[in-house]
Amino acid sequence: MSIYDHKKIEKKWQKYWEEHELFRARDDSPKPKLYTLIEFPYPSGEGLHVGHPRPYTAMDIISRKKRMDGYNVLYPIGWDAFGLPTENYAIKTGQPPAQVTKKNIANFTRQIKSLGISFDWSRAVNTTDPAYYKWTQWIFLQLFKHGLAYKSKIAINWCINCKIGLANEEVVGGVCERCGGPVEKRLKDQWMLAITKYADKLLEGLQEVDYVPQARTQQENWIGRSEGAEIDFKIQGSDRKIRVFTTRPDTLFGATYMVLAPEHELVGQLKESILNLKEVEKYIASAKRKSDLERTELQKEKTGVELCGVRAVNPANNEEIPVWVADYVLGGYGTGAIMAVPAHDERDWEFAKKYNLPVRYVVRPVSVDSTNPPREEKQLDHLKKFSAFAGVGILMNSGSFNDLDFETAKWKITEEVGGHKKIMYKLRDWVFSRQRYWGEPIPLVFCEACAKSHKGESVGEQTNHGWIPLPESELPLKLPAVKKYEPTDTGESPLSTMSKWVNTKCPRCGGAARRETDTMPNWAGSSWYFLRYIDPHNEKEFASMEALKKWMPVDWYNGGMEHTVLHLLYSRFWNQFLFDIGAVPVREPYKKRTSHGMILAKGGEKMSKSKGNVVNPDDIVKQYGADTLRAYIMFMGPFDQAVEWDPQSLVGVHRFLERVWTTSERVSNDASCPKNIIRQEHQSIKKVGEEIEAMRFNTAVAHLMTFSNTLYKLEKVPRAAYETLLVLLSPFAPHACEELWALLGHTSSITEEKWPEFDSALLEEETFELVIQINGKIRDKYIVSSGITEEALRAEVLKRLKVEAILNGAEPRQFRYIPGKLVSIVA
RNA sequence: GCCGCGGUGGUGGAACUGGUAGACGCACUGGACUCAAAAUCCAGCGCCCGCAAGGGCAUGAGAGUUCGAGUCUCUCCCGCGGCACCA
Repeated sequence: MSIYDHKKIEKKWQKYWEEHELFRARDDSPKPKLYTLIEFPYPSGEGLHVGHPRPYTAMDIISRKKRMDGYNVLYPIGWDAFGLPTENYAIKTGQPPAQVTKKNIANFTRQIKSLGISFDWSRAVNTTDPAYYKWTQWIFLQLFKHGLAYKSKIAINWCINCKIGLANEEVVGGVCERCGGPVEKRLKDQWMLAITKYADKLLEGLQEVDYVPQARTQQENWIGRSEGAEIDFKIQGSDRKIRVFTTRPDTLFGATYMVLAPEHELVGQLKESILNLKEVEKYIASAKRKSDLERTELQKEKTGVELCGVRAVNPANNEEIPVWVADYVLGGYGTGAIMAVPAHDERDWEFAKKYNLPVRYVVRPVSVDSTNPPREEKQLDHLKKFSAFAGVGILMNSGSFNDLDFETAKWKITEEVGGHKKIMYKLRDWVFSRQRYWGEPIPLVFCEACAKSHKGESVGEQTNHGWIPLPESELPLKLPAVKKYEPTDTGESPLSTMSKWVNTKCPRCGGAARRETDTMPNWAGSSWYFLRYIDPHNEKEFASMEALKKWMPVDWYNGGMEHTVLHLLYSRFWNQFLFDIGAVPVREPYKKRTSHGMILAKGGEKMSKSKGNVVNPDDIVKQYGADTLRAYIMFMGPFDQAVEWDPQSLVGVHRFLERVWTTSERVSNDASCPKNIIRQEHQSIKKVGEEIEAMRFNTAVAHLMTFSNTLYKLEKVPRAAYETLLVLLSPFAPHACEELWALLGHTSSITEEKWPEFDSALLEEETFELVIQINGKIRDKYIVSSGITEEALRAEVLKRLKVEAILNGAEPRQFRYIPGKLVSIVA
């Protein structure tokens, strides 16, 4: 009699798997490939958190099952190790970030290995390893050479605490995503990546992949494509024009004023004609001072000021209309100017009401009946009192366009006034510079001499005069050791203080040059790590085309919803770019994307160090074992939903594994296997398999429990049925199943077993409980045989005492039989 | 405000295309074993009436479609996630 001692068996089998290289992905295998991926962790000093094992275990179960299905599975792991927490730790303690990172990776490795996840450790990558970031730099240089990286003085989001520029994506609700501190606008020279050039491709690509719907819509919203028209408005008494973008050119006749964003260049150009220039300048200055946070907080009431003396001409009806400056119009979107149609736009409506500007309705709702007066007129009259009519319909008050449908009118009016169709995106270019130490150095130098002779790289619209790329033979450009890791007070990276490193020779002309001292953002290394896993030790290329062709695309990528906008979009962009230059074989990197929910502390709060409610997986592994932890995390609740950690429920899963264990003592070779056991066995094969594939792990575990409970109650347990249970359970609780498998006399690993097949003929029940509903209420139930004909059944049912009592001799008005389920009678 | 998801026992959650609501756990109650406890095992467990047989009520609220609704339709309430002056 053996006891379930997880401490002994878990270490033993982890060692066995490693020694026998059972989870190595084989480049030369004839089996079909399957590439499963989880988001590689940031190895923080705090160590693993129970949230980490959720996606790892889920994809582990899928990977293990797929290996048993005959696939050659690549399930890799690595470290996304550049980043602020490590740098901040280095600032505090004076330890070099590289050293801290090494220690953290060792700890994470130990912790993850103790969970028995079937990663291929031989392919582990580390974004801070020069052998890795050499290729991150190489990809950046390709982007640079193709005109997709450019330096630009732009107003960036500046986090005052972190002393760092942030991408739009990193500013959440007006504050810094990392530290929650205030963000202000600052003009800075920044490297930018022209992701906007890929807006359409990134949108189109979503059509060919299988992403969880929220991920797809979030990406679509972020890219924010809208179709409309650009139309020019003349300025009275000047040859200048105001160009606007509108999605509703059909409402042009209703444009009763115009609004410029405070940043709009025209305000400066029209200085002479503005009668209230002082007032206007004061307004613009105050608008600029507002941070994003204030701008959103103050959205209750719109403000603005009229440019007195400036009038624009509505090209539809040649009417003179006033021009305003207001910060509800954004400088960064569209043309930075709008035609205001208060009758059909709620924002314009609000503004017009406040400043008493005229409102003219030019579209009416489509009629749904033919009352007199028509219903749509009543609707519109009603609406006029409270708000704009932002819906669509039929044109009115629009001259020769009256009674046209809005869609037709849009393009006819645009054409009539000399406008043109235009696609606009919300997506902005990606701010790629960080003024920080712990990131990849940007492999460019600035050469004064080359700048003067215009010998800089210049591709497409972007010119980067004087910026010279390092030759690829000089990569990696390593991070030099510095004494202090703090950003400087001027906001420059700590690298800028290292004159030895900064001052260098121009690779082009050999003259004096200075290195770029900004580093790359965190997102750089994670934008292509899935490619490096494929060929992680290649020194000549980031990955060979042969290996990429074998493994790409990633078949199944699971990650958190918090990464669906940033990481997913950036890495798709890099992969699409690499595809366009012929460096990777597929355009879309991820075929399928799923998402897991968070694990919350008891009480529904997020786990956090400051609240002291973090559960450390080490403790659970120690007390109950990795198998219990894995099965419990899967059993807690639906995989894609947030669930609360509940130590009480953990014991239920542990008991289940213990019962599976003790059942092994009663396994018998000669026990006959009753039909109902065989049926349940095959039902389990079917259900557990289907549920794993659909990520319904909680019900998969429930079915395993049901099957196990059945076997547990038998005095003699048929060997075949028990072995099936072990095989089905093994992806969830691999260590215990290996040990039990070996105890049954097997000499090879259970992970090498074939996933069993079910026989549909054996799934059928011979009898079922028929439910009899009379007038919609359940009145009787009894067991009938599955093969019964409707006629025979009807005769039987009508003779049932309870049925007779209600029918009272009368014929039923309706008799309906749902085979295998119920009979519904209407008396 | 807009978009998406959700609301089921004491509790976490099950329920395929409309067909026995509450699978599988946890907690709880009673019993067995024990000197005792823990562990384990057996039984019970939505609410109300009833000794029972049985009956009635129940999936956030209200209506509707249907022989039949947790599931479909409409209105409303609440919670979570995302976006938020994007013209």
